[in-house]
Amino acid sequence: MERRTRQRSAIQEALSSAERPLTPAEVLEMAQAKVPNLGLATVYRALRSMIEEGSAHLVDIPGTPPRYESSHLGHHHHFHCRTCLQVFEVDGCPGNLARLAPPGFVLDGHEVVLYGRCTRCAAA
Amino acid sequence: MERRTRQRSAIQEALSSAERPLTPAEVLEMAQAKVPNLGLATVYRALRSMIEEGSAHLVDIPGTPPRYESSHLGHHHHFHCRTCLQVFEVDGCPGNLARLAPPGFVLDGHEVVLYGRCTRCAAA
DNA sequence: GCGCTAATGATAGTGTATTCTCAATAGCGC
DNA sequence: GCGCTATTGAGAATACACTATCATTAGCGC
Repeated sequence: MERRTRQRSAIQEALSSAERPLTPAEVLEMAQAKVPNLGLATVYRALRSMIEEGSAHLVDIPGTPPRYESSHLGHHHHFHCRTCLQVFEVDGCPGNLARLAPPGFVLDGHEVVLYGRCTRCAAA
Repeated sequence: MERRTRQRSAIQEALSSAERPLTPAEVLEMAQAKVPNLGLATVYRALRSMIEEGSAHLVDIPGTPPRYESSHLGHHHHFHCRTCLQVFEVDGCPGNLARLAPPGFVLDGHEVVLYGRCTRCAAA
């Protein structure tokens, strides 16, 4: 059966305490505050099982490294800053996307990515 | 200066005659109808210069291989069939996305990807 | 047609993300 | 505490997309 380990707890906590999607390297760095010699492979293993059980999911924006985020946040989208290259959460959803699907196509999900500059970079 | 070659013409024609984004391997296969021993490196070289000059662009949907499409189609989005894994064009655009961006963020572009099943797979 | 040189084809190489390997470690039921 | 075995850590290995290399081919201006 599956065991509860310090490593896995540290990884889950890192993800769920972050307010944005994290790269595996960022997860590793944050979780190492709790478990100093945590390995990257363990991060990947934990992320994989979290995705399988639905408690995390992948956020992959072209041109950026893959990031992972906790599923405890509801349905939302992302904003990619072209200047600092970070990814931010965006609450809300355009809605009514079914009308865009071609006739006969069955829609069961969607992703929206906004591009531009975040507050900090827009001000600079 | 840049020369007009049979290879490049075949690649450009393959892309612009397709009604959906193509992977480099698909471009290779289609263009080989015209230039039998075309190489993959040439496809990548042609795609790169087409992107630089703005006549093609990348369509990268997470979980699928990168695809390329001709820019002669206007602004539009994509539909990814979860069954046959192909990518289709979607005319139209949700619009009014600026209201989703957090305050202070400057929006200058967006991508929308719809997921579901295409007509053929929905019927099967 | 000639010559210059950009473009090509085949394949090796690169970069990045992720998984595998395997000996050592450590949950958890008893 | 004991033992079983899932999990871990470190680095090697893999997968994939793409680029570099280099000898050969072939546009294009004259």
